[in-house]
Amino acid sequence: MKFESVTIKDIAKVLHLSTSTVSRALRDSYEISEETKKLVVEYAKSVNYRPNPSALNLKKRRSRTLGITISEIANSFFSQIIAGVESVAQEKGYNVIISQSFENFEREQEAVRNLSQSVDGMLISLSSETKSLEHIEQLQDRGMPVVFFDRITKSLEGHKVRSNNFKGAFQATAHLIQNGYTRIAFVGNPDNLAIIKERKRGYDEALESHQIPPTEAYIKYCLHGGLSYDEVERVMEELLQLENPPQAILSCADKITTNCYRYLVKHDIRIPDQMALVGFSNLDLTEFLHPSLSIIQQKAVTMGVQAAELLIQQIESKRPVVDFSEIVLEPDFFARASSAPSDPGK
Amino acid sequence: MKFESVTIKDIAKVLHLSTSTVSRALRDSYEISEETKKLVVEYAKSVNYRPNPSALNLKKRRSRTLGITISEIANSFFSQIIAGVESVAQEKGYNVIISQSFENFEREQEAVRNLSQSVDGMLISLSSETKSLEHIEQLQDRGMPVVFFDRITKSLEGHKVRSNNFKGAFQATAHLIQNGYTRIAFVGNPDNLAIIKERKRGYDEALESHQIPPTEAYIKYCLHGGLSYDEVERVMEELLQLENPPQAILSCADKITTNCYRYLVKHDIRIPDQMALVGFSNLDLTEFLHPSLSIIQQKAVTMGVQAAELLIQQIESKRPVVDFSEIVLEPDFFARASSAPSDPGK
DNA sequence: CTGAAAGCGCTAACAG
DNA sequence: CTGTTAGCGCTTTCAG
Repeated sequence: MKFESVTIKDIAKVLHLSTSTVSRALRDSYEISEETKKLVVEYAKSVNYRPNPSALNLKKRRSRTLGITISEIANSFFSQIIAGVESVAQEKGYNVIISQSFENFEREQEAVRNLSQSVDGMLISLSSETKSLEHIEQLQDRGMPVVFFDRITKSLEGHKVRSNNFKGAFQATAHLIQNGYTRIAFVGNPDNLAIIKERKRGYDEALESHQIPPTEAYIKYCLHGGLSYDEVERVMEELLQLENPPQAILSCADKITTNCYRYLVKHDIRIPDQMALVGFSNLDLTEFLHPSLSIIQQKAVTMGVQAAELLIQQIESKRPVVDFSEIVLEPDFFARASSAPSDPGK
Repeated sequence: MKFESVTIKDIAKVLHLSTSTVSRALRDSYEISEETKKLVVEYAKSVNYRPNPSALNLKKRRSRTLGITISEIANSFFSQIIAGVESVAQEKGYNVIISQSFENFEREQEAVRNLSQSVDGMLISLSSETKSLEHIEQLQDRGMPVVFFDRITKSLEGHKVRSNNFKGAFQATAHLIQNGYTRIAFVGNPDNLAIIKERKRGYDEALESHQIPPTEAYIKYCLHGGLSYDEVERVMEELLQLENPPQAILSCADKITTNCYRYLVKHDIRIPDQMALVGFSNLDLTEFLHPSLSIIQQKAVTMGVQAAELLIQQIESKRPVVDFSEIVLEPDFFARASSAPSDPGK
């Protein structure tokens, strides 16, 4: 089954004109008489003519398509990002192709390589298993505009949009300490991600500024980004089996937060009395959970919007962009019941 | 800035071969000697050759791209659908372009027309304001494979994947009645959507089978699909201002359910004592809300998977498909606290 | 003001 | 087994 559609040639034939005249008339060229233009434009409208995008792409060497690679769509943070990206793309006449890495390096490489031929530019949030950036560097070397968002890297140039991760983690950790928790675990994605390093730094400094010595055993990294419940379950069990288990958890990824919460409820570990929880999350309705969940919320839609705007700007720029911006969005912290002990100071 | 990439011509030049030989070698044609093949394939790999998709599309008249039009991405149901679609698309080597209607008819028309030139087939869930199907019929007439999912229509042919909406609504309503509620409101998207008609029918029949007379004032349709909180707020206020307000609400859309819940909590209307709530929802963690939310949950990921599989099958079918399937997925009903009165039978 | 022709990257007859 | 050629739909010189 093939889709039949009207071409410029068809129009030319019917109107007894050449394809070039039709082409020019349609793009309102000054060299075409008003009459001819009108004739062509009206006929084109009547047959619902739409230019073939592939032909246009081939000719113009651009596709008016943006690529975006993320870990997975089924994640409130990323779907909000996408909503933001789509909104500016739609407005500026671009399409968006999504590619998921599922936190896997090979899949990310493959996705990036695949997209590279189909898009005018790319929005990238690195996977948590990414160990090298060659695949991206190659693209950039050949002139592909790349904007990094969320999980950015210091190693490559390009526009970057990220949250103030240090602050988010610092604030949340300090909040836990103020609420009387001293044994605080840090659970996050692997720290080859700069974003996690930053959050870890926020956590570390908050402890330090309150004279709480760090505990190595409280630091846990989920290799697969907490994508599966099992992974988080394992981490939780390791933490609980410590001689001196933590009293609170700072979770550093949307999926991990959700799965921690699920684990605690499932195992009848009372939140916050037996275990307090604060996490990065962009889920809706966390305020209505029981207990309500304290969260660090990122400005996901805004992040998508800004990243897409920078990307389109770079794509449409006449001269190579050399001056890159790094936009930092402030996360919002919501202190709720999951981190407020009924008996503070215990 | 344009993206430079290696073409078949470049390879041909370097290896002193013709472009056709290179082309054939790359697609492992039987007419090419093993040596030449090896030479070409290896060189191609070394320079990271990737065929230009636009050129391929133009030639083959297909894009290996699926289009999907939905109301909006920032909706748990639809993002799960997309996750399902993406998974089979990725597996079968297709890209996916998403288009959002935001429940607006004009935007849907525009989206469909836009996509029509860029995709090999389309997955469509109608917007709640869609009043005519010409734009889709036109596509189909010109041979574009279209698979309807979720919000399907009886008026057009094509594969269809949907939930058993009648049953979902019937079950939830019957559950409310069994829990002692008799004054039950129905809040949904406009009933030009067949899916809503079905849910309404489920609601009606559940009432009827328990000898509860219907009350016109309890039936509310959100014109914009409950996309904005304000819309739902208005509906809720209308319901509460009735002389004899309902005791329970059956909400028939993800967004409406969330916004109803939010409204009730915000206005300190105790759930379920002052107002019970059951709704269609695919949100995560509804079980942990306080009170936990009774939901009718659709098999969203499966729906995406099946719809995408049918679409690809139709796209790749040699002969026009005339025999269309309609897949019906059974929703899961979870009875929770939001519909279980402490004082049943009141 | 309009047309003829070339070319974007690729495939597929058709020739050898 | 390999090369020449035409053409997918469109834009764009270059000629008239």
